[in-house]
Amino acid sequence: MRVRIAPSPTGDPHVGTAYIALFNKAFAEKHGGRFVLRIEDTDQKRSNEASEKAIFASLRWLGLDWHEGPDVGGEYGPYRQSERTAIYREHAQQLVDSGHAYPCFATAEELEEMRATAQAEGRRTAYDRRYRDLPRDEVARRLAAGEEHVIRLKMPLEGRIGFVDGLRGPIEIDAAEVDDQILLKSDGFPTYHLANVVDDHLMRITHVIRAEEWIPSTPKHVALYDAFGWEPPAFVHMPLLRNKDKSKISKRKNPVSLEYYRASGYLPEAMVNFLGRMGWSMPDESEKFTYGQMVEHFDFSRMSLSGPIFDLDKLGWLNGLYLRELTHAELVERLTGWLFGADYLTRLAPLVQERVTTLGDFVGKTAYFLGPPRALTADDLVPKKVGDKDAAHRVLKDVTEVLDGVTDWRNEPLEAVCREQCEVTGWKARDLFGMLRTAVTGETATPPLFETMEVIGKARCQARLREALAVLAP
RNA sequence: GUCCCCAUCGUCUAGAGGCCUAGGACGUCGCCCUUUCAAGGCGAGAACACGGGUUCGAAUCCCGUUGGGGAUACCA
Repeated sequence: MRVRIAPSPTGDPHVGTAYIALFNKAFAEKHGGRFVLRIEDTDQKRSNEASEKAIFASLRWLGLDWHEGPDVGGEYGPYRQSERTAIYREHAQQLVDSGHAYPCFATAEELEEMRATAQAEGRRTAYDRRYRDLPRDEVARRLAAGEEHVIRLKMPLEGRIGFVDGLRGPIEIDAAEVDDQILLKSDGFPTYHLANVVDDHLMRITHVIRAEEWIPSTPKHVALYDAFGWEPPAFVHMPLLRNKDKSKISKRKNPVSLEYYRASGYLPEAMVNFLGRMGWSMPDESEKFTYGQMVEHFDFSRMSLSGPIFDLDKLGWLNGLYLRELTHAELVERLTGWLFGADYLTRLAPLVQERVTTLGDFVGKTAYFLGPPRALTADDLVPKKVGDKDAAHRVLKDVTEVLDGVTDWRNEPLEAVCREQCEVTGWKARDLFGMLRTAVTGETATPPLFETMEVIGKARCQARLREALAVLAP
């Protein structure tokens, strides 16, 4: 029995990744199987190494380590898809040769047009298969001319296509509802669909345990397995973690970065316990249990299918439980391993050194580096000279979104990006930076803003910015 | 729009036809403990979305309605 998680290194380590990892790992461990980590970095534009490293670190922090993966090796490697492109190209070619796939020369404009038509006609599929049956010689001619193209799968034109979901039973849809899926992009990289099917097969994955959002594309995957003549694995689709408003959990409405939870002082065992309670329960309904106990009792029949809301209140209660049962020595150890250790103080102390007269002053002057800032009101945030709450909200929203995209969270890049926002919004640096300072620290007087933000870290800054946004919301 | 998934207290959930006048937990409220605040203890309020079937009997099975969610990308 072999399972995997396949995160895409395109951002901050996501709580949903940990959730799916936990259930994969628990299932594998319960049955003496293997848990594989595969990096799905087929999106050249968005994938980056820093993100990959952060995902490794966060999963390890939670104790969700893997038997096989890019950094630990294994007999089915490489485990990074960008290192497997030759394999995908070969397999795509194999499908073209066997008549299961074909080159498609549609331009972005053509595709846009088709989407508009499909919308108007109320169909789910957009691509009209116009290149599916191009004469052989024309295909050859275009290819020889070096025309840009993708490789698409020839989906069956009629009939039903389905699979058995481990939690829901049989699910099937009309094959005609499914587009001729792109297998190979024009940059030669595979899409998720091709890469995931090829790798799951080659890596001998027996159970694909992933999020519910994949249900609609599973028929595409089944069709692909068929085209290759392979036996598909078992599929299990986990419910989606939700925001308070029931939408799919997102950074706009909830802290989703695992880094946020670590920096905020949640204990990994509490986090794992809490994730284990999302959609799942122990046979005796215990609220508090270790990963080991979860494995011991693990069974997918104990899953509940409606998407659970990620409730910080309950996580906080659980975390308190774990915190309280530590010995004093253990607690001190946790604290020093967290932000009270030399590592963090080394970064922090120089920033406030010039601003104190006694060592004791450090406590008051560094509070927001360690814990949450004081609660804010709109008056605290809106600059006096601006005086317009809605304008402040708009500007802070824009800055927050721009900051979301900053991957190199350090002093200089942060300043550059924020100065640019001054240009864009027409706000004076004094006003814009002042509002940012208040949002991130809760104070009007702090060490230089961007150094401060660097030390506090992206995850917590983002969370604080979103809290400030909520305060300003109309 | 179209396709797919889901549906028990505000939230996480137990419940696999009679054990359910629906149980536990978080949160809320009240009381106790206490120099304070927590923690802890005790208690209260709070849900089977609706309508049809099936059955002697339905929160549990079936159908429909409604509601929510997801998918409809050369992102995963």
